[in-house]
Amino acid sequence: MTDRYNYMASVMKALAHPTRLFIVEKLNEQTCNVSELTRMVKADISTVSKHLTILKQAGIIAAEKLNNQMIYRLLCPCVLDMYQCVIKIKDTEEKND
Amino acid sequence: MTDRYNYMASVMKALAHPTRLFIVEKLNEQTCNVSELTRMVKADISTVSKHLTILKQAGIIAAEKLNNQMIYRLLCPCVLDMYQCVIKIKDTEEKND
DNA sequence: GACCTATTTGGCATGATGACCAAATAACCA
DNA sequence: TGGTTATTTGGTCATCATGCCAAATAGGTC
Repeated sequence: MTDRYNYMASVMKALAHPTRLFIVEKLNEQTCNVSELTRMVKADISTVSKHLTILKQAGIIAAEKLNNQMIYRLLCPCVLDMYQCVIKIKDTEEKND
Repeated sequence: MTDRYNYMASVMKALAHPTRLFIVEKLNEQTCNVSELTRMVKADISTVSKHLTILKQAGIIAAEKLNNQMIYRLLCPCVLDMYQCVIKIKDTEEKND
């Protein structure tokens, strides 16, 4: 019972960061290595690497080694549906302002 | 651009707590007042009240005063779809173990 | 082996969260 | 008004999250 909510919260927490949401959306378009993502999000590469670790541990993305690079890809595109719901929440809010 | 991800992250963060996930699921079944939810989640009522404030500020739930009680209700049932996606992630993980 | 590129890990400072208790506020009733 | 119930707010403290730098690791090339 509680385990189920703990697990779900851990996945949501992994998504609850602007940089990580950006990464997920990007990986839905194409696989990327760490350097590419670092260039896009404009943060230290070690920071980006840690964000990727968090997403990987949550089971949202996966990594595969290609020579000396790590290629990351999105495992569960369904998380993008969450984005749609959040937009819906935003719309509802604005109507109530 | 960044604003969009900041906003989305703030909503996800509101959901990223086991107690708050429980509350959302409960409010999908029925409206509740604070005391009822407190009994169910077995935490201090002030803690539950703060969780409700966080969900309300995120636009996920709404409150309405009835006499000396606050009745909370779910605004966006679509967040429940997120639960389904998280379950899907869990299934995918278990297959890879 | 030395060197270069790509990535991860450790450490640390700083800020955000979350839980409880106590006190404040609000509405109702006697 | 005084008392009761329902809820929120403020304070404190421990814990967790985030960002950067520096150092370590891994693979490729010369």
